[in-house]
Amino acid sequence: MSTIKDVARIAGVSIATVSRVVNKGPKVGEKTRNRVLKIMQEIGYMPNANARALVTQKNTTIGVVIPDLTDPFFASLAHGVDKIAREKNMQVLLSTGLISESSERQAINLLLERRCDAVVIHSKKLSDDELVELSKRVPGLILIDRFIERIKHRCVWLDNAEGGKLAARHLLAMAHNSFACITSQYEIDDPLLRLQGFKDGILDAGFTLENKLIAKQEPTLQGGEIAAQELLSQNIPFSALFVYNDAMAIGAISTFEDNGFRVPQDISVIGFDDVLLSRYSRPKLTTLNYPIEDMAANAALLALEYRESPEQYSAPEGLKYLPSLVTRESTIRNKSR
Amino acid sequence: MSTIKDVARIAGVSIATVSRVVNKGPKVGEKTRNRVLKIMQEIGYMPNANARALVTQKNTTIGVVIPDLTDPFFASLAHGVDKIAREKNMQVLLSTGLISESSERQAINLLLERRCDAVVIHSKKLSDDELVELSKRVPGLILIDRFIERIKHRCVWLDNAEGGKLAARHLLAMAHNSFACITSQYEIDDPLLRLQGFKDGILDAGFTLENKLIAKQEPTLQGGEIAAQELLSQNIPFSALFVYNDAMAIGAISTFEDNGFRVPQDISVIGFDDVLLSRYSRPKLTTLNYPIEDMAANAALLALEYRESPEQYSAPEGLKYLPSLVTRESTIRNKSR
DNA sequence: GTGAAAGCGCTAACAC
DNA sequence: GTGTTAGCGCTTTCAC
Repeated sequence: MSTIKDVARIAGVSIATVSRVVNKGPKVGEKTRNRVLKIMQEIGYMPNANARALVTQKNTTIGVVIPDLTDPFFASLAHGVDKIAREKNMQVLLSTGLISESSERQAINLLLERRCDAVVIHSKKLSDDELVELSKRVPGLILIDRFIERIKHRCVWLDNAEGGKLAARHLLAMAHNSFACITSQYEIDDPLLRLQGFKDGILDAGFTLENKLIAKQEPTLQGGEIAAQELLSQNIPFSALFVYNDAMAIGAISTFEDNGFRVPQDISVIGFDDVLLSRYSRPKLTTLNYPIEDMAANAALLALEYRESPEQYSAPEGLKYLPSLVTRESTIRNKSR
Repeated sequence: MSTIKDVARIAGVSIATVSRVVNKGPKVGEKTRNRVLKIMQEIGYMPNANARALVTQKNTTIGVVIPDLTDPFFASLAHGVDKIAREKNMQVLLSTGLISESSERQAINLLLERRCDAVVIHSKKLSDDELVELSKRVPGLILIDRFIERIKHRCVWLDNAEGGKLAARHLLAMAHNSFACITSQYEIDDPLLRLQGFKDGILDAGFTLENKLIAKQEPTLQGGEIAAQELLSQNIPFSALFVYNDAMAIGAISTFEDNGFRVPQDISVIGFDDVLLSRYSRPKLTTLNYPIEDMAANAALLALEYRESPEQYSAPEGLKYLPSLVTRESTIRNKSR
């Protein structure tokens, strides 16, 4: 691939001039400019972004760390960042660290080695301390879906407990009085807080959640199917089910129906996330909207700002989002007595 | 951020030695190595990937051009590439060009400026000529979901017409005899070939497709809803519907049910792509499996191979994939006489 | 308006 | 084993 030197040689000018043309810099004679432009065109010259990044110390790249792209939730996250990247004429560098401490660390390191201008990180496994340390070294680093008090200005997160509460109140308002829950088996904040919020919510009305009616599995469609089976096998009736996320909820509904239980007539089900799927599953899923795309876009914006002025925090309290209830067809007023 | 020089200075060695340590090169004394390692650790040194890419002429990056990440189909594509990237200790650089000629071109150019080792491109708008030209300049370039005879060794694609035929045969085998079709409004190969294949398929049994019963819309859930309304408003009965993709199919089913038509009892519907959604929608969607993740992974592999040995085509005929029928619940034997 | 030259952080000969 | 040095392709003073 040709370089700036080739262009300069053929055009009979110095590389400085070519550089000025490429960067639309000032003070280049009309004639020279056109000649250089023409030659660049002819030999198919493309400036080497790596070389440029090396000298300018910025490479128009936003890094994203997510576990995986198959999960629509994370695809939305990446898309939110990409949206901003496009606006700013930047690009997204993906670093997928499946969920393990070392792979998350490595995914982040790869982005840092690339000297990404900004980094949006979805990390569940790394310790608070490590993340705090990291944030000191990297100004344009934002944590998404995670809250760490010490560096809250670097955090963009959702109030999960509030989501659990909203779910509880919705079910309560529908006169439900016996509850079950399907949650993620991972002992991280999100499921823990959602569950806690839900428990708190029903407790306000004097209800509790039996431990036997809490099923934990992988937070996937398949996990939801298995969890629903576990619940059914307990042979304890319940009229309403709070599920960790939409994927699990849809998996669970699938299992219920295969076993002769109708949703919502026999069991009301409420999910979490409001992914596209939830709008087109049958029955349409009642769920809590998780504005992840928006959050990711704002995280990217924030990262970019911090990278520009590392001392000046435009969001000193961080960005906290609230989930909101989306009532569709999978929940219904409790008829049983 | 600290550089190799800092490490060298503090450790009291030359930068060459540090470089050797970083690259696990040979001939470094045990003691020196440990000292250097320790210092790198202490000052949090991370090698600058841009500088390295500049001198080695490779940057462990696979570029991907897709329209968008919100579409699960493209997310799967990106994931397929990412899978290979992870295997090879590389990373994915995303370049989203919404569907327009100039944005596609720009998305590709950005990747080339970065000197990606390999590039997997999903391009629908660029001309054959431009792509052929491009492929000459870039050895590690593979086109996915597109077939260009002149550079077929660079193509990884699906036999769309065959998919249409398979759909037709399935419906015919179910005794259907009146057909409608919902397709994408874009005049590109995929919808055209699928439709042609379908028409050919039913023609073999002596049936034809009425023009009035071909609805064209955006290839999205919303597009499917609208298209279904258009079909319904024609007031021409049909027992089976072939839809361009699963998203549209699910949108269409949604509209049908909202209008009192049951699927599959009143109308059998077959989709295309076999995205995750299709497995969990109600009714579960009969569709044609499009092994996009696999295809993308192999496209990435092929791109990497070609980049290594530009003259030697391990797939001189390109990689052609066949869709396969996945029978689920949205199609049923035709009962109406 | 244009060119010469220094240097971004690194690798890879080539010396010693 | 370790150091010196010449670039990789580019931007950016500083001269002229």
